[in-house]
Amino acid sequence: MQPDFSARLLNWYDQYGRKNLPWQQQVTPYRVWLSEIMLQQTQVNTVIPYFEKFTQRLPTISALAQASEDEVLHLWTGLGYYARARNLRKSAQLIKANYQGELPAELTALEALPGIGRSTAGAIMALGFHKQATILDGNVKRLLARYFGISGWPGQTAVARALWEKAETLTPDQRVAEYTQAIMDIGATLCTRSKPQCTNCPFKADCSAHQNGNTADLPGKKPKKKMPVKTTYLLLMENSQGELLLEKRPPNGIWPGLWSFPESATDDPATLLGLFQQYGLEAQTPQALATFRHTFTHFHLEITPLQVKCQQTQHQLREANQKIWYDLAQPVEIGLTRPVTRLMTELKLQRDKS
DNA sequence: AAATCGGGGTA
DNA sequence: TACCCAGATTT
Repeated sequence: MQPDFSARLLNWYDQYGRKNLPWQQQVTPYRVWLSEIMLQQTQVNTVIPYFEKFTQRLPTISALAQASEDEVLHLWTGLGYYARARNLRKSAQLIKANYQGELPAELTALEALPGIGRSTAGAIMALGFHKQATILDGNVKRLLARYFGISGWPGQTAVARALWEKAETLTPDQRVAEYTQAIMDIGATLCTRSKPQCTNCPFKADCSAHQNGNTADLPGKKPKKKMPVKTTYLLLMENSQGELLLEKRPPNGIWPGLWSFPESATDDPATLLGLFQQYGLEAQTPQALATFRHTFTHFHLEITPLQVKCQQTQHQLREANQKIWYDLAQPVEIGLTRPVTRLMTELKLQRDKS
């Protein structure tokens, strides 16, 4: 089909590819796995500091398996899609139990682990074990859709099937690790979503989209649907020492396992009073702060923070009760959500001013 | 404000 | 298999 595709790609990679990313140093299957999970839905530059900190704290699969969920979520705080972190820890425990603590070098065994799908399994095989295996991440999908002129949204089964077919056909059995890194790299740096640098691309002579001038239309876009807007109130309850009440969220619903401010569907005074009584707290009148919007994949959440000063002075809350007083000056290591860290930053600024 | 990104769970 | 779900960043 395209016998020199891989040769040309590797030639490009030798000259222009990235070789200094943290997970390209001291390459191990564990580091490849961790980086691939972090890189799902997240850009390289965002991932780098998280990867450094995570591997420093949990350098082995065994350490990850033994870490508490709070510690793992703490290391993930700010990255988003927290199920990735919970799956990572769960998989580490399964690897310890079933594979003597080492990732299995088998595609099907990898895919059976939570959080590892077809593409991530391929990446671990190729990059971590140097075995012939194929990846198809967002960068590769974009490049192949353009190169072969495959139209339609890659989320559609038929389109995905066509892309996988091309991806597998192209994957060489020589230098497969470098090839895998290269095809992701060229997608991320040259064959970008907007304004691709076709002039510098080794495939410009036979790229369908470049020939037809339709790079902007490939790959096809996801059909968009209007997202509902929900509203909620977050209670910023401060005790007399300025500590904040946090609750660990239940294992279902939104933000499972993460710690957040107590939530109320309403700011009705009687309802709030009932809530304060449940917590055993004597509270002053809540002060509403500016409403802001947090966007999820399927809805917007309009959050109105309610600042509540409480009389409570003692550390009476029990961890077993899934509640803690959180000291901004000496934070404990738990997983927090974006709206919560954002509000904490605002509170700190507010305090520094007064 | 809109687009993006890989995988899990369920019917 | 089809469809729904989960966050933060970049454009």
